[in-house]
Amino acid sequence: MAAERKPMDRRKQVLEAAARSFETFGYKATTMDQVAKLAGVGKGTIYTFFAHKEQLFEEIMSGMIRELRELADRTLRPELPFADNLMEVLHKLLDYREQHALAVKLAQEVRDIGTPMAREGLEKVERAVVTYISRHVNEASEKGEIKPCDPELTAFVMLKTYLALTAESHHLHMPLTKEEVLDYFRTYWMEGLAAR
Amino acid sequence: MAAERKPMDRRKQVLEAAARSFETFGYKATTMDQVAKLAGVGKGTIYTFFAHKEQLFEEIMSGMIRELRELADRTLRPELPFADNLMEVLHKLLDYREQHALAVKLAQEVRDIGTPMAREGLEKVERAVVTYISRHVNEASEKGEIKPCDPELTAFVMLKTYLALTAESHHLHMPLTKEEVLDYFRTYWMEGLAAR
DNA sequence: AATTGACCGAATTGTTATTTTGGTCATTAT
DNA sequence: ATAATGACCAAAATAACAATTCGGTCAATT
Repeated sequence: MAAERKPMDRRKQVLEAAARSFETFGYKATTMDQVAKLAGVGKGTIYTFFAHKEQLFEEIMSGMIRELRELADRTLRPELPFADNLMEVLHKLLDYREQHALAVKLAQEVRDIGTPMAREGLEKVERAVVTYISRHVNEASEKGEIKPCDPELTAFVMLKTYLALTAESHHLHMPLTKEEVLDYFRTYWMEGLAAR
Repeated sequence: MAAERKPMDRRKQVLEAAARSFETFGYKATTMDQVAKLAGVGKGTIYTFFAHKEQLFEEIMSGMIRELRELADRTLRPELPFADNLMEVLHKLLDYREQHALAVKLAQEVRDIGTPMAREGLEKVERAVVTYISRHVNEASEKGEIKPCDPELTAFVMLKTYLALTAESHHLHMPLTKEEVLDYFRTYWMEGLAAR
């Protein structure tokens, strides 16, 4: 009786255990037995909520996409200039380490063993982010705040810049601080390189 | 006697056959027997000129780096603005498809089977390009043509932009034309996104 | 009705046999 | 004599097969 567990939402238990496991071991090395154990739940129970491992993973990835979008939506001030909003969202994003841990682990897994599911998951996030940014680039472009440009392509290159400054900069430097990333992003994308 | 071969430079024959083979089959799937056959030369002959497969490959990669640098050096006009030189070199580079074929094949090989030698080769080219660009970014920065910035990091992000617009743009669009790549590169890096 | 874990077959991993390939060198051609 | 060659060898890659793991099910239990 002492170790009796409250009828806590089992679905949530599973989801959180799975998130921790994917983040720690990656997609492939996460086993359903492991998730069940971590969630303190029988393996069969997982399958009352999720049809299969892939669905469990997809649920977590859409959660990540949703949280990213909500963070951005919460931060955006439509009355402010595009540039200010961009920097502010970036700023918030750089504080938001949790999501990164899973994304980083999956990226590593794709590099090391090329797990297709991990690759697809990351591609989905990438597409969602590009779509989101491109909508706002498009609006800014229509308002005349920025030049006419292909919104999708511009969003795509922006994301690549972000990744180059965060995930990939260790090819050259030690990882940049948050302030440095913000500074360079502003220089490259808002002010331009040309001397004032 | 009819099929007698001129004392044509055997080293060159081997080098060219190897280049074709690496470009067509990648590093791993290129065999020394294959290269010998393509070069119309006994296998032993290859080893009079190159200590091993790796050296043969490295020779070809340094050739690629050297040709890229010579192309750029030939094009650069120190008296012209940084921006003009950048666009002009880019222009020439986009015409220079041959080098690309090998680089593209190697990139595919790294993605598909992760051949370490292919990865190292590409990284060497990347480092060489970043070093080259960063030297010129540094000069432009000292001349006050562009803002002060970390030259290496700036060169790195420029290269990533170039790759995003050429090699990776097919994630979104059909490959961009040479003119489109030039246009977007100018917009992003020289003029800036801000409405004029 | 909700939960469980022993159970199943497919897929993965470990192991051994077979083939391929980088590199050598005695022989041949010049 | 020197330059060139290709049969040859050990090591590495691959194929074939055995052993294990893991996603998913379901009869038994709570």
